[in-house]
Amino acid sequence: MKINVKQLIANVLFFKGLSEEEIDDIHRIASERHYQRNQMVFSDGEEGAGFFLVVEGSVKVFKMSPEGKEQILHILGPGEPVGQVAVFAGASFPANAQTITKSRLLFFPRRSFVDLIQSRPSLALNMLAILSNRLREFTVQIENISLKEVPARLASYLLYLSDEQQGAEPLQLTISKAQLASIIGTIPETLSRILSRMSAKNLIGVNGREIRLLDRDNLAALAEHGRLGDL
Amino acid sequence: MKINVKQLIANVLFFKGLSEEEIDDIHRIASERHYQRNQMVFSDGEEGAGFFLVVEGSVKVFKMSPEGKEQILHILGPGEPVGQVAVFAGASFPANAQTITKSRLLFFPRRSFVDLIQSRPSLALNMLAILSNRLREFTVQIENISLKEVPARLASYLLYLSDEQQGAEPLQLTISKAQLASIIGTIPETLSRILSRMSAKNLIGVNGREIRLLDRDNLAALAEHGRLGDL
DNA sequence: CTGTAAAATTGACTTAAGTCAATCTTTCTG
DNA sequence: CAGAAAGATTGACTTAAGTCAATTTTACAG
Repeated sequence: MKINVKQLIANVLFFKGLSEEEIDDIHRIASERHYQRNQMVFSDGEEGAGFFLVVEGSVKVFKMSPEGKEQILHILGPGEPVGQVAVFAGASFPANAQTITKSRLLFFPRRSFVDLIQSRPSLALNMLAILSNRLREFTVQIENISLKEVPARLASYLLYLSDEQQGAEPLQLTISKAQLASIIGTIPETLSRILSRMSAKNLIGVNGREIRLLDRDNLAALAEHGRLGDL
Repeated sequence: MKINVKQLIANVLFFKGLSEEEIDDIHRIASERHYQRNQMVFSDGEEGAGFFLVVEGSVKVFKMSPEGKEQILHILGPGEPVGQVAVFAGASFPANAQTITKSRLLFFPRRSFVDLIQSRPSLALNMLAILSNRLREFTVQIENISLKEVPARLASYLLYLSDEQQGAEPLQLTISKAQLASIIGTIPETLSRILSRMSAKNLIGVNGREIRLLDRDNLAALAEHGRLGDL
C-alpha cells in the first residue's frame, strides 16, 4: 500500500527524475485521503490549504450554474494533480472537484510544498509544464465551446478519446453519457440525439458505452469545419 | 527609452522583488520589438522560440474558427507576458496573438529564460502565480460561455471593466464593440441588440464608447442568475 | 471639410440546441 | 430474481442567438 504510493509518486510526470531520497521527502509531507464515489473533494471559492494528487480513481473538476447545469473542466486520473491553482494564486479553489469513483488522493499542504519547490528548480519547471498544458487544454476547450457546434465538439472529443485509448476498437466510455454531455458543454438529451444522427450517417456505431468510430476521416472533417447536415 | 524598459521590468509583478543587478540580467537576455497596429505577433500552432512581455500598447490573444469567427481569450497590456505556455510545454503557441494598437514588446528567448528561472526560485514561483491566475480566468471564461447567456456575460464583463477602471463613471471602452463581442463570445449584431435592451431597461446608458452603469445591483443579479427578460 | 471606408445598428428570417414530459432500458440492491 | 432507481432515449415545443442584407453613424485620410 505505502509502497504503491511511492511507486506512483516516482512515476508521475510531475516528480519525474527525482532521487529515491527526494521521493521520500515528498511522501513525507503528503497525507493520504480516501473518498467514496460522488464525494466532494473541494468546492468553488473554498479556501485551499493545499492541493491533491490522484492515486486511484478519478475526479471531475467542474463549474456549476445557479440553475444546476454543470460544465466539466476536466477529469483527472491517477498521477494527476488537482487544485494546484489555489496553492500558487489566490488561495481559493477556482472550481468544484468531486470523485466519480471511489478514490484515493494524496494531499500536499501548501506551505511545505512551496518550500519543496523553492529548493528544487526542476520541480518548479515540472509544475510550470503541467500548468502550461492545462492552459493549452482550456484554450482548446474555449475554442470548442465558443466556435464549434455540438456535433463538431462531440466528434472532436471522440477522436481525442480514441487517441487516449491508443485507437482501441471499440472505444470504451469510462464515464456516463450525462458526464460526456457536460464535458462537451451540452445536455444528455442533445447528446443522445446527435449520437443517433451520427449513427444514422454511419460515422459511428453506438452500443451502450461502446462506440466504434466507423469513419474517422469524416469525423475529423466534422470536428474541424463541418456541420453534421453537410455530410 | 532603455531606462523606460528597465523601469517597466522592475514594476512587473512577474519580476517583483529583484535586485537592480538581476534586472540588468533580465534586460540583457531580452530584445525589443516594435509592431504596427493589427500586426500578428504569433500564430496558433507556430513554433515558439520564446515569449513576449508587453511594454507599450495592447495585444489580443485569440482562437479562430475555419469560418473566420474569432474568440478572444484575453487582451494584454503593459507588464503582462504573452506566449509563455509555448516556453514551458509543447513548444508551439496555443493561440494567435495580434496587436490592437501600435506596440512595443520585449522578446525573451526560451533557453536563456529557462536558465534564468532555474537559478532563481522566486521567479519560478512568480511565473507559477501568473499561470495559475490565467487558469483561474479561463475557468471563469468557460463558465461564462457555457453556462450563461449573452446578457449575463455582458453584464459580468461590464462590471469587470468598471472594476478595472476603479468604477470611473462613465466607463470607457478601450476596444471596439466588435472586439467586445468577441470577448464575450458573440457577434456584433447580437451585442448591439442586447446593449439596446439593457438601455431600454435603464440598466446602462450607452453613448458610443462611453457606458454608464445605471443599476449595478440589477446588473450584478443579471450577471449571476438572471435572464434579461426577468427584470 | 468632405467623401470614403470602417464600425455599428436594425430588421426579417433561420436554426441549433435547450426545456419539459413521457417512456424505455440498464443497473444495482435487497 | 424482482423491483426500484438511475441512466438514456424520444417527441413536441420554445427560444436565444446566429445569418444575411440593408442602412445609418462614426472616424479619418486627403
